Amino acid sequence: MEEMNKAIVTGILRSGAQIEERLNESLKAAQLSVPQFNVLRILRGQKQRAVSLSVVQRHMIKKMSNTSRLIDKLMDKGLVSREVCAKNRRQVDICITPQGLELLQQLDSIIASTEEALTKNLSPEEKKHFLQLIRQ
Amino acid sequence: MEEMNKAIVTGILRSGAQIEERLNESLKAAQLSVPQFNVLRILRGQKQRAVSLSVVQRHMIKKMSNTSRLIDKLMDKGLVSREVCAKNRRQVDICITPQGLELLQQLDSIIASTEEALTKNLSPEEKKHFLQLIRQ
DNA sequence: TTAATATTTTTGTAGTAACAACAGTTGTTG
DNA sequence: CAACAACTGTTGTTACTACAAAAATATTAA
Repeated sequence: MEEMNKAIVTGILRSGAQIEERLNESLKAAQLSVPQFNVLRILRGQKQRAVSLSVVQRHMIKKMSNTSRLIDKLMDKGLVSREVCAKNRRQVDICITPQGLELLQQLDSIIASTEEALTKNLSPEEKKHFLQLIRQ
Repeated sequence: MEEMNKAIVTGILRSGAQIEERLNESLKAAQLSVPQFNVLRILRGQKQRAVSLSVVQRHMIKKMSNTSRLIDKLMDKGLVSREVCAKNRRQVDICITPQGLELLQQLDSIIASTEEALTKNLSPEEKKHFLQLIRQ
């Protein structure tokens, strides 16, 4: 059983590394890193609503200690905007810009086909089952 | 179906990040990073035989561009040894030291229980099935 | 043998992450 | 209200990673 646990853990790590590698390739042309892309998708998921840095962090795949500087990079590229929240001046409201939305839209089909390629060895039934298992 | 592919991919990434986080905690006391620990286990798997850097790289979870410097760190700690291969002087033979083996042995039970904790939500049957799916 | 090519590893550089300390703002309690 | 604590985000520092170029050795071909 110990061997099985180890195999599961390393299996997930291996798959994760492979996925990151492939996503990186797919994002290279857009000059985006995987975490940056992830943040953009989080912001799009908020439907243009501005959200604070801590909300972004809560949704991120890895909890980064310095999301500030990641947002800096996205700002430099004009993909997000940032301003101090009026109601609570400790917070910073972050919002995806039209350019950011447009870039994401361009990437959507590329990423979708990458995701399809990464899961192509599973049948629809297996995918369903896999999802149930990994969500536990 | 696209949504399902995306859910699978992000599910694996999320699980992977969580696993790395937990392993990191478990390794912190030993002052080892996850990649370093991984390399030590690869070397142990070779039964004390010396192997070249490229062999190590082939077994690593993430293909690192600079495994050299990772080995440097393990050398500094006395956990591995390194010497130029006599038969092919381009190669470098790397071998785990007794100290390295001892450290791994100390970590074995800690890591095993971490791996168990990480997979505790799955029944033995589910684990078996999960393994079949993730290996595809 | 010499030159060209391939293999294996190392190193330079720039970007990124982790950790801790810090600063600004808000909330709470006596 | 004043002092203290808590929250939110930024910044300094150090270490690590990725990428590309270089160095050293081996192999191949003319």
